[in-house]
Amino acid sequence: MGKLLDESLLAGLPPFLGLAREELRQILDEAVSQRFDAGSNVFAEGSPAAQFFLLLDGHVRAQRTTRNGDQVILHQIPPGELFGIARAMGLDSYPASAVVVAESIVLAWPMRLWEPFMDRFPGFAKDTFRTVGARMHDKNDRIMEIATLAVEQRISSALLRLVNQSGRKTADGIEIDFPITRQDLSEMSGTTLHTVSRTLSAWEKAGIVHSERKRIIVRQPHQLVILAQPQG
DNA sequence: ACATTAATTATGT
DNA sequence: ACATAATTAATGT
Repeated sequence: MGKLLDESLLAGLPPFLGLAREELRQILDEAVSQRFDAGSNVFAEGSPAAQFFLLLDGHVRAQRTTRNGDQVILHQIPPGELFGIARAMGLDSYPASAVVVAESIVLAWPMRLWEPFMDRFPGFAKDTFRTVGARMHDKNDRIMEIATLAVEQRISSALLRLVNQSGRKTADGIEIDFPITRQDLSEMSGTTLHTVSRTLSAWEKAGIVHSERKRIIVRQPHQLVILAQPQG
């Protein structure tokens, strides 16, 4: 696809920090950039992991389908992150689908370059470990939450995670900067969209959040932190 | 304490 | 007008 990519695209991104201009050039020459519409898939669960990706702009999430057709959102992928890095976990097919939430621009590399990249670019390897480590830590937290916390606490925890990952400061609070539905939040916190709807309505009345269709603004993050505590 | 079902209303193309 | 999203109340486990 579109080939004329500038080195500055990568220069500021964690996986490529500290690389020389010439190295960035080499990396970019191997990449193809692609645009995805909201609602499309970058790749599907179970398909051969032929490429790995970097999200330049937009928003993608990793999700999996249970046998009864329910979706579970595993994690969110904000711009600047690597994804589809199945090889980093010793897999040769993708363990989850990458669903495009907001129109996105990605860079894609053939997976055969994975080992060479790890060998040749220490910063790339380091950031991969950091990314995998962060996701692992995140999953540990979530397992604890699902095992021990009540629904309101799980919903507030999920929302707080989004605030930290993808929060954008606005006049009246911190907005989640990609489209998010009640259904989405329920799939992240292991509950139903109805419970999420009721909970958000209560929080709205309390002035903690403000929400419209597919938008959530957190006005009092601190109150959410309190609600995420086991005591209440 | 929370899910499910169902009916109703709002919102975006 | 039509589909998707959100709310709300009632009922079920």
